[in-house]
Amino acid sequence: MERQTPATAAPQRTSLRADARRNRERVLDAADAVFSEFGPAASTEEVARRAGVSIGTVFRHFPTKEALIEAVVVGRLAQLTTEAERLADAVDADAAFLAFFHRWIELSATKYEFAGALSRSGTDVQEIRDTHPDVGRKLHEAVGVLLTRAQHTGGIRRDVGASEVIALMVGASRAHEHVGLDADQRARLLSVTIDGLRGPRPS
Amino acid sequence: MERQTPATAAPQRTSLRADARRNRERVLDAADAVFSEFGPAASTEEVARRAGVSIGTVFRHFPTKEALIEAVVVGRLAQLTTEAERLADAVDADAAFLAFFHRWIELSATKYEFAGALSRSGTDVQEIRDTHPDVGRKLHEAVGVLLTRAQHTGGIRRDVGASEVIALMVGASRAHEHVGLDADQRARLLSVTIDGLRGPRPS
DNA sequence: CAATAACTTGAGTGGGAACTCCGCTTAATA
DNA sequence: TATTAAGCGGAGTTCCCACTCAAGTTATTG
Repeated sequence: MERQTPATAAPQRTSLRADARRNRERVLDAADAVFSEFGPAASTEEVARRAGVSIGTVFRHFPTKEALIEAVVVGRLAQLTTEAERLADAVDADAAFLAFFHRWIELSATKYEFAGALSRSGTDVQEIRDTHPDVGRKLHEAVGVLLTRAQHTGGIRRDVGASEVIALMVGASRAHEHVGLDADQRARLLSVTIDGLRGPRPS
Repeated sequence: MERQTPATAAPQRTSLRADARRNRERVLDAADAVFSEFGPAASTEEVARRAGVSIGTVFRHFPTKEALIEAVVVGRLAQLTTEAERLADAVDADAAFLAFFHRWIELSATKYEFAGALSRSGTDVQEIRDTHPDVGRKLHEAVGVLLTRAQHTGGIRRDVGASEVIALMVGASRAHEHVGLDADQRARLLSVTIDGLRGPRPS
């Protein structure tokens, strides 16, 4: 349905010129780095500078700043989805689930907290749901697979679903980023959440 | 050392005129509401409008927007501290700890997520530590008391400190605010974290 | 190599928001 | 009530930043 509009549109330009593709990638990388460092309030100029292109080029590839932020977020979600899918058929389901949890924290920490911050200040997470319905759904599904398998082996409590697990991961990364914690404390935070996911201790 | 600078400064104006005090309060309330609703990117004009004063008045009381945000944050932290102190000598230490946890989520949810968002976009949490060292310390202490008592009665695991608990609460509120969760799911999130705080289930 | 469409550049535009300033108003005090 | 300094209003100033556009450059294709 979105594939093409044959009657009106030109023969579906899907391939960019070589330099354009390269630049697009550079901009995306730079945006990721800049927004991670300074938050989504960082200026588009700064992104352009870091990418080594002019501001005009940034806007050629991403028509608005919002679109740029969105692209970065979508990229991250896709990356997490890939990780989850890669772990889907691991032998040890419990270990796979844990590994994914850790990976999430890693990818989020210091690099991606701005995904939360972008609810305000411009883009809204909701919009991504609208414009890229697949991305969220696929992540949800991939996490669902990991979760179900881990629940099946008895490692993880059965009363939580993928939505809750994702929310917990978001929360755990937020906690993890909390200022003034040392490595030991961070490790303890993680184990609290994970112990919780294993279920309550019998009284 | 920060108390005053007697030689140079005027005789320490601590009492405002009645109307001024009233306006200051109104601005603070309005700022709390506005920033909670739209995030810290909301304009100072909007705060003034909501408070029913002119923009000049806002800046008279808070010399920069940053100072205004900071004041709101400090107010919230103080409120949480008060709650914690109020619960400090409850009969049931375990229940008191839980109550505080819930209260934190309540106060944070939908009203205070911007406290996280303000790491970027202007103010930094770290600055509050510098300008209001007491606020953070007192909260930390008050939580410490609740925690220690709850650990003593055996309700809460002993390997976590106040810092970790605060980080977990921050994370839990973040998770709680995650879009698209219903009441049941939110409740389950909470119980995961709390079960985790009670300790791992014996294998 | 020529032709051309795609791409890049960067100075410029417009708008929005933080902050200022000064004339007017009002609470406090005697 | 008169005096006065504290406080208030709000138009104006300044700066920043998202976004545009026309002129120049470059990949592509035959």
